[in-house]
Amino acid sequence: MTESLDGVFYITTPIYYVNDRPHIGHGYCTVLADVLARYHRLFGQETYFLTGTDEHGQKVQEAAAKRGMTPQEHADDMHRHFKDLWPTLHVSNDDFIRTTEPRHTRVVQKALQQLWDKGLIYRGEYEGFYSPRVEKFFTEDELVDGKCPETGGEVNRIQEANYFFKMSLYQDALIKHINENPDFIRPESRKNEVLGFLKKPLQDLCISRPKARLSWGIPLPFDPDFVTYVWFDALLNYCSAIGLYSDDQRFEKLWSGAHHLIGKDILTTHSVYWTTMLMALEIPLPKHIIAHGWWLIDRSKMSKSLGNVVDPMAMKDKYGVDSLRYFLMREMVVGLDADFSEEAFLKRHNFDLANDLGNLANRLAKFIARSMGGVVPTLAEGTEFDDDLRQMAQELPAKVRQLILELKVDAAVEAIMNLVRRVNRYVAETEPFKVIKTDPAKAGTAVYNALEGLRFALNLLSPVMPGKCDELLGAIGAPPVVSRLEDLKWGDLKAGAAVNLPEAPFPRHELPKVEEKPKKPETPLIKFDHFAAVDLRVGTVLTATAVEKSDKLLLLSVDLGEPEPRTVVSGIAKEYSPEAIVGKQFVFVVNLEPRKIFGILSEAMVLAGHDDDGLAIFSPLRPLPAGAKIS
RNA sequence: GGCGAAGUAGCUCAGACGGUAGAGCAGGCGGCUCAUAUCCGCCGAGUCGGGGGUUCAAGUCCCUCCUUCGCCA
Repeated sequence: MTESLDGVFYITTPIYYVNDRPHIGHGYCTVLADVLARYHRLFGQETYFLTGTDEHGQKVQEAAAKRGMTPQEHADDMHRHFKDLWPTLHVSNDDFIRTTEPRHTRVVQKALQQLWDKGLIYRGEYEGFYSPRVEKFFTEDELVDGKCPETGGEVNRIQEANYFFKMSLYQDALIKHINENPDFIRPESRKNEVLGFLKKPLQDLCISRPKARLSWGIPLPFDPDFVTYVWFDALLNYCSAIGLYSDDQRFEKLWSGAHHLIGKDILTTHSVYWTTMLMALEIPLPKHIIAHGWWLIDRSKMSKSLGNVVDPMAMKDKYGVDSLRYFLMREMVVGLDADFSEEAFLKRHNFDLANDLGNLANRLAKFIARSMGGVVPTLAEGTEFDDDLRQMAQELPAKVRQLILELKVDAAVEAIMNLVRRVNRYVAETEPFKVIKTDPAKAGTAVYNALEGLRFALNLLSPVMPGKCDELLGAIGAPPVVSRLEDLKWGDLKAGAAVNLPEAPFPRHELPKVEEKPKKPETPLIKFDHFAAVDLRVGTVLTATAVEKSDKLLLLSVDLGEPEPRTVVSGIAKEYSPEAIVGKQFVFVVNLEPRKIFGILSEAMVLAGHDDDGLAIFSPLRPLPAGAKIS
């Protein structure tokens, strides 16, 4: 699973369809790519990060027509939704490619021509049922009640000539490549899916659409009556953007380190279509295809008409881009699904960022301002806790690097937060706020070391939260984020540098109060375990006598299946005579705290229902063994 | 239907070269007061989905069943 830092790190996101409105899926994938890119830069590796938009196809053509625009005008307008969003999420892409740009369309045509010339594309007849909604053909038996199996929408029977790419030729080569490069597709479960897919014979891929039906696409160079199928067009962006067929040297260098980050929904297009296209074009395959999971939004709460569906992207404006990036990276295991809720988000924000990281910076800054003249103190007399802290900090960069190379971003973030917690503990151990009264030099050393620990953590966390980490480094008088991790050296913090943190960096936020709906019973709902905490048992009344000086109480001796019967004092005398209940079975709460009633210790409570006429005891409909559990 | 994955503490999940079950959160107790009611320490009697098998020894290997999820252009 580990890869080396040799060569170039070239990372791509999918190019997003211009008709989509950016959502958490786009945001997560792009931020993840950004975080990986920033880490690799920090590791000293030459890095290139590409994203962009996919702008051809039927839906774009239709949407443009609805707005009374040309498809190009529509795309020019819509692609801004993505292009303008990324800077606000602190995404550091090196390039943004649009599939309508000449630098891309030229490459697509050239690639098509090459495959045509090599006889890897042929003209064929296609007959099938076309679903315009998903721009796909289905065979008759794939239809569900004569409708599109994916959307349930109408389908049209279409018979038309089209061009096909001989994808089937590459089936064995692809299987071989996947088996020989076990981490080509990550995570492994996705690799298995692709191998499973490849167990069936691979068919050829239809790569054209007749212009008569769809004109918004790249014309086939060898037949102007057709445009290119949108996927064949779009996938080539990964190569067109970095100089395929225009700058061989640049292309070869960057392409050698290609990593495609994708959602699990487009695994097949990437690991089968794209790879076989590359094989046919005699271009090496990318190093890795990494499929991430999906964010499930308030999975459980959605149905409960709690109303407002949370828009994760709105968290950026509400609580800050750094918190959002932190949450996305910390909460999701790359490859698996994760749950998004405002509550989960705020917990991370409060516990990790406000309580641990923000509070650490704040407590040090306030103390320095009050007791140390507002400047970084001098390192002097050591304490017994120093070496341990320094060692942990110095070992962390290598650990983080290892975890990032294994794509364990969540674990890397957690490892860094462990250092933050360690520094908090160091402050508790060294107690500079106490020591300063007797030994200012020693207190200064403790604060200096704590600041160094914090500085290490901020540098290592900077790819995740570039904005805040940079800001906080400035606030504690530290140099800016190092450009290479190997330049991060313990002791580089300069004594005397001004420390100035005007306000707490991550303000806490109240967790949203889950408004209880006015249910029919007024009492609040309880968890099952609350209920289960009440131990209810069937008990058989062995004896019953009136309690002296009381007109309500009976003294019972009850068999609860235990070695000894229990004594129970019960306020049921008005409704039941002793004779009426002896030998009967009732429901008892047996783990209630024993309580003295009229001087007698009652060891259980009998259950009864109440109304205006008094009470009625509950009894099983058929006899049960004494002590039988009730639930 | 075929193939695959997962089912571990109240919650979210680690752990799988077989050798006395772990973390975070929640909860309980204690400490500190520089700090954003923050920080630090201590506290887990969990049939590791059920059943069977291999083994001196099984969350960890094998079989089977149940449940959930994914993929099948």
